[in-house]
Amino acid sequence: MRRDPNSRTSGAVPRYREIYESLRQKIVQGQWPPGHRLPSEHELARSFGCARMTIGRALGALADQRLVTRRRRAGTVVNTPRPQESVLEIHDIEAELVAEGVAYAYQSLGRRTRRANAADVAALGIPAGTPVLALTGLHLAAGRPHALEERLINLQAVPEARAERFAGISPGRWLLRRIPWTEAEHRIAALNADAAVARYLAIRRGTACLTIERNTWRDTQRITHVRLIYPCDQHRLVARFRYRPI
Amino acid sequence: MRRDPNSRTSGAVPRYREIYESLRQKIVQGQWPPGHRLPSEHELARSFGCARMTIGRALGALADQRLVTRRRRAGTVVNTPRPQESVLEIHDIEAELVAEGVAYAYQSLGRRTRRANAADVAALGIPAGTPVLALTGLHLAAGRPHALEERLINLQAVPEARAERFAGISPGRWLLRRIPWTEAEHRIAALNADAAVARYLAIRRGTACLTIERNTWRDTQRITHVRLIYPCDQHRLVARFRYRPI
DNA sequence: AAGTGGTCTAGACCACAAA
DNA sequence: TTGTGGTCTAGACCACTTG
Repeated sequence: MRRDPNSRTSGAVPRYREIYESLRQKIVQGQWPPGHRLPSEHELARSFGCARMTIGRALGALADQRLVTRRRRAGTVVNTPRPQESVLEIHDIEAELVAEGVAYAYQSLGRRTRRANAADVAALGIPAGTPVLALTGLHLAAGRPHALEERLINLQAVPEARAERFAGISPGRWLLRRIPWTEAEHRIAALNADAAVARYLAIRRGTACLTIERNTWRDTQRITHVRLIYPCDQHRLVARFRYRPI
Repeated sequence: MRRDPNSRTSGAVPRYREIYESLRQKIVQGQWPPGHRLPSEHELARSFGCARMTIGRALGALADQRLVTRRRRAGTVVNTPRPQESVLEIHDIEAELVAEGVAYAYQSLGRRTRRANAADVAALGIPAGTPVLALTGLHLAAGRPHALEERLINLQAVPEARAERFAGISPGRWLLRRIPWTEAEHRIAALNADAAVARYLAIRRGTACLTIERNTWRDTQRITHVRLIYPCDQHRLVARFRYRPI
């Protein structure tokens, strides 16, 4: 079963990908409905004329994409349709605006160091009394308010933030450069602008705003909590489902 | 270099995972900073005392997670910190509520078949004149309005929807059971409830609402477009960054 | 030109779970 | 008990890309 080197032209797709696509077509086109059991790796290796490991790679890719479930002895079975899972990329605001060719600036509105109070404890999930830095600022796009930012930084995790004035650089970007975060959680909601938010964002009171809360960890240590408030007419998030690269 | 069967106890992590973890630690703890080039697969195979393919699997997992970039001849290089990418799971509303133990019902508010007009073309991205089914309905949680749904279904892609009355089943669930979609795109935004939305959802006019628009494809064919409108106090989305399973 | 990763083979042993 | 997938080996040839 030695492979014929001429069976693939230069740059052609690898064999395991061809097999993956072939099997995938059978599933998504309904030829193999949910619950159907695929032939075993050995059988597929025989029918495709390749080594078992090549089949294993193709089937592993199908399993990665949740198209099938694989269990020893039970075999490989077609899944019922997956839950809707999308990949949401939430970028640094500055990067986002610069990518659109819009002038960006960050304007600091407030900066306080304190020991964590009850609200800080709830937001950042750290013990009461931990030193935190509370920042408020405005992201400006083309000179106009784009988003309001309320941020807490855990000074125990990022002591060097105590001395930083964040002049000309947004806290988000400053942190991103220094702290390699390993985990993040986003909460997305809508709210009506109150008087203060409306004033900062130069919108009418009551205007619907999209809020994004982000918690960031480095391993198990909490780094920062931030809430970004966007006027409804200036922002939307796009999340696209995508297959994991195989 | 035959493998010692006693080197792994039953159920232990596989060798490639151990190696993956070992290399990952060096990266996330800063021992191998961004730009650092890892030893070649051959060298690593020698130092870990395993076959090159096992190393390749571990390095492949690091690349999947964007911790490293791999290129022929150039080698495997540590990446600079990744963009903020989160996985957002948007479930079927019914499944979501049932998981929380809340009684669920779907109430149809309108149902029309027509040939795609300009608005339909914009929403669904199909040629004008294509037959579409336009549905409006309310998702009820514990008997109270939970979300308002406006949906378009491409009847060319799902002809059997023409005869379906959607009594007792939401269109989303009905579709999910029949059509194995392959791609989806979500757009998330905020809006102020207008008079009609406020009436259906039993909220005050102007209340901020979270809207989720979803477009669904099967391969290149457009299946459906749906807009869900949630009152701000009843819904939020959570997206969590996570490493891809390896 | 040479070294790197990408892919593949033809075996092998084992863990696991279903029959 | 037995068939399945999970993992691994020790090679091999090749594509790519950089020096």
